[in-house]
Amino acid sequence: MLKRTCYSDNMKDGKEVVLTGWVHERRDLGGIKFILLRDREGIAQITAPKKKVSEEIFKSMDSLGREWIIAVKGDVKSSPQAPGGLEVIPTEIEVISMAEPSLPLDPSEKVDADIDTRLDNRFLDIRKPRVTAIFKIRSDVLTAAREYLLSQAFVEIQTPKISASGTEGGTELFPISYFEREAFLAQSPQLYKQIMMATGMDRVFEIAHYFRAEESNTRRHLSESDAIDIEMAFIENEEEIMYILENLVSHILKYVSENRKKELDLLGVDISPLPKSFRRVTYDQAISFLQEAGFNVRHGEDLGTESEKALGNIVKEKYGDDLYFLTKYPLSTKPFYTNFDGNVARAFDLDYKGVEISSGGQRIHNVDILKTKIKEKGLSVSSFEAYLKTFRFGMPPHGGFGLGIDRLIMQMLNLENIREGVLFPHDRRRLEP
RNA sequence: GCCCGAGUGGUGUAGCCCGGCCCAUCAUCCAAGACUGUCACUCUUGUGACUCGGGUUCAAAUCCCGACUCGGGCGCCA
Repeated sequence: MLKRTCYSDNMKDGKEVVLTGWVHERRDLGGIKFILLRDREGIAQITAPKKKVSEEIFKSMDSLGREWIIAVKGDVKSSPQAPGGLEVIPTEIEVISMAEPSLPLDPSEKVDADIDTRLDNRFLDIRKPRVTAIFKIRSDVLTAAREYLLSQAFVEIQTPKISASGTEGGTELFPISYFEREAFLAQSPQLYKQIMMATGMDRVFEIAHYFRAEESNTRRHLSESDAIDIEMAFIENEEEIMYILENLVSHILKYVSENRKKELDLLGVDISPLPKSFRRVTYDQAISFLQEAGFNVRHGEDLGTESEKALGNIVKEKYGDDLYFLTKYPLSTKPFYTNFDGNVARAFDLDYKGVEISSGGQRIHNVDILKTKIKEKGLSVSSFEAYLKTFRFGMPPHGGFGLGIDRLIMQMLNLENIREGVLFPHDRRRLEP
C-alpha cells in the first residue's frame, strides 16, 4: 500500500505526494477527468488531462466509485482553475477499499438526510467535513478545559459509575442488575466529589459520562451524556466557584476560536465576543424581566423551558450577553446539600443563549445542618450514612459545579439538536449504533 | 409520562385538504453514451418508491381504524 506523505491541506507546489482518502466527487469531461479526494483535513483535486497522464491512470479514473478509498501518488501543481489553487496530477492510483453503490446518505452534502437516517449511518455522516469539524472542536473543548483546570491546581479524578443508590434524587436513574443485587448507573459524581473534599485533595475535577433515565424526547436531552465536574475547598462563597466557571468557559471559547478557525468557518459559527466575566442576573431580576415581557411566571418556582429561552433573548437584547449566571434562587428549588442564606440558595446556574449548561454552588459542610436538610426534603438519613460520615471528621467549606459538555457544544455551535454534537447519541428511543 | 405531527425509489422531496386526470413529481445517486478545466460540470437515454394490517368505495398514495417507526413541544432535567 502506498504510504501517505501528507494531508490534503499540506500540499506544496512542485512536490511529489501520496494522498489517501475517500472519493468525494467525480467529474468526467471526456478529455479531462477530476476526482475530489477527501481526507481528514480537507479535499484535494486530482486532475487527469488525457495528454498528461498514462493511459492506464486515465482509464482507472472511470472505474472508481463514490466513497471508495484510494491512495494517489502524483505531482502537486499550482493551477488557477483548481479549488485552493493546487491540484495533483496522478502517476499512480491504488484502490484500498471499495464502497457499494447506493450510499445510505450523501457525504458530499448535495442532498440532506434526516437526523434519524444520519444517526443510523453515523460512520458515513461523520465523513461530512462539517460533521468532522464538530468533533475536532469537541476534542479541543476538552483539551482547553483540562489545560485551564490543571493551571488552577485542580487534580483530575475518576469516581464510580455504578453504585448502590442514587445521589441527589433529582433525575431518574437506570437500574442495572449487579450480581445478586440491584445497582444504579451514575447520574452525577456529586457525592463522590464532595467526599473528595474530606480527603485533603482540595481541588478536583472529573470529566466523565453520566446516565439519566429521563422520559424526555426533546432536542436537548440524551440518556447518556458527558460533563465536566469540579469541586473546591476552603471557599468563602459561591462567587469563588463562579469565578472558576466563567474563566473555564472563557478559556474554552478562546482556545476554540484560536485553534479551530477553519472548522468554525465551515460551520458558519462566530463565537465572539469572548467576555472575561459573565453577567450575574438574580432570580428576582429574572422574574421581573419576564413579567415585564408579559410572561406569567410566579416567584418561588423554577423557570420553565419557555421562560428560560425568553430570558436568554431578554438578556441578549438588554446587555448583548450570550452567557450569564442566574443567582440567588429560592432554596426550595435546589437539592438538599445546597448551602443557603435564609431562603436564598447559595447556588447558581450558567445559561448560554437561553439554555442551562451548568449549575453549581456552595454546599453545606456542617453535618447537623445537612441531616436537617435531608429530613426536610423527605429523604432518609440512613441511606446517606456513608456520605454523612465524611462530614464528621473534618470537612472544609466547599462547593463546585457540573458543566454539561454536550449542551455547551450545542449552544456554542448553534446546533439544532444536541445529538449533532455527540458521536453516537443514545436517547429515549435510540440505543444503536 | 402527556400532547401535536410525519412515514412516497438508496437519499431528500411533490402529490394527500377536495379519492379517478398517478402504471406517482423533481433533485441527487446509480447504469449506458457524448464532451479537454470541471468546481452541485453539462447534455441524451435508462433502472428504481406509496411503512404494515384492516375498513369505506365502482375506484385509495389520498378518507377511516389499529400497529410499528420516527420528529417535535411540554413536564422533568444538564
